[in-house]
Amino acid sequence: MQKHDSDSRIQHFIATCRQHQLKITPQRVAIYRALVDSDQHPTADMMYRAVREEFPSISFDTVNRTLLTLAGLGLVDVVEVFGGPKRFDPDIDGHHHLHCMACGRIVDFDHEDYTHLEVPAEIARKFTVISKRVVLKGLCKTCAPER
Amino acid sequence: MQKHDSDSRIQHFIATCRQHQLKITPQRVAIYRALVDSDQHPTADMMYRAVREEFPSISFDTVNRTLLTLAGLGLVDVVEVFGGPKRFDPDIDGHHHLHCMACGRIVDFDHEDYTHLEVPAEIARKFTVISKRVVLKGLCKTCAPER
DNA sequence: TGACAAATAAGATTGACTCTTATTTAAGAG
DNA sequence: CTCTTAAATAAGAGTCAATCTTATTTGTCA
Repeated sequence: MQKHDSDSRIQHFIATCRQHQLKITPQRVAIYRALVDSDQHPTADMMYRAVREEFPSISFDTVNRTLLTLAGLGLVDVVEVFGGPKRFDPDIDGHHHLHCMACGRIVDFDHEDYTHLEVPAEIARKFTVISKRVVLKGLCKTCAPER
Repeated sequence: MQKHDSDSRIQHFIATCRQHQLKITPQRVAIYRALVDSDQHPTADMMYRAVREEFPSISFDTVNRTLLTLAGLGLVDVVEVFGGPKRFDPDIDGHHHLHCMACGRIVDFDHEDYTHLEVPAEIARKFTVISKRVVLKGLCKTCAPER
């Protein structure tokens, strides 16, 4: 159900903001647009630097607060990390992550077997599952040879 | 291969330190012991408070540095979080995590289907996988009714 | 027992938020 | 179109987690 072209995502973002009585500010639009266009999984600070290019007077606080607001609406995802700053993901579809422990890069991947993971009945009884993800820790090709 | 009683874990910890020419200091032993005995997934600060009970002069830095050192040796695990301080896990066996988005609790669980996940060949070719984990986000029973 | 590299304690510093407050602005009402 | 008002923003202070620096102490091995 996720639209993948930038424009329809913006439309969906605007509609969702209206649904929740959130004002459509130029800052919010710029932040969401920058996230959708970004390389994967930026931090709030990376987003701040990017948005400041087109919006020099924006504050870090606005960028960070907006990202958290969008996460609350389910428009963006806060992804798992092993320490360090929060990282955001414009792709809320179910997909999986590879973490390189050396360079910190997070790579998305899909895999049939992982997509169809069932939540164990025992867990489902005690816990409302919002999302499932397989997380692989390791070393990417660039980092692996260096040891 | 993981020993599950506290004493044999300490023995293994001491042997591993020796193998890596790390000194067996009373601080290190106390920190490792406290982690093994702890409720699951404490932060460095929680560990600091716990160890200070028996070791009032210890510094936060020593606790934090030691936890990172032990993680480097593979004696403890740094677990995935969605922001906030690092959290450590004395259980390095493959197991899976449930994150409650409301209270922040991380619950361990095991599940046959998840234990036997294969790494896709395509990924294995490009990435050295060190660990695999299924991460479920959601709401625990205590937090779910409150909405 | 003595020497020395490693480890620790304490305090300063950095980084990543998070809060407070004054100002500005989006959006519905008239 | 203009007015009103609640919401959002910018700026800067404050907080918490993590890291670094430096002087002192301590395991370990000769």
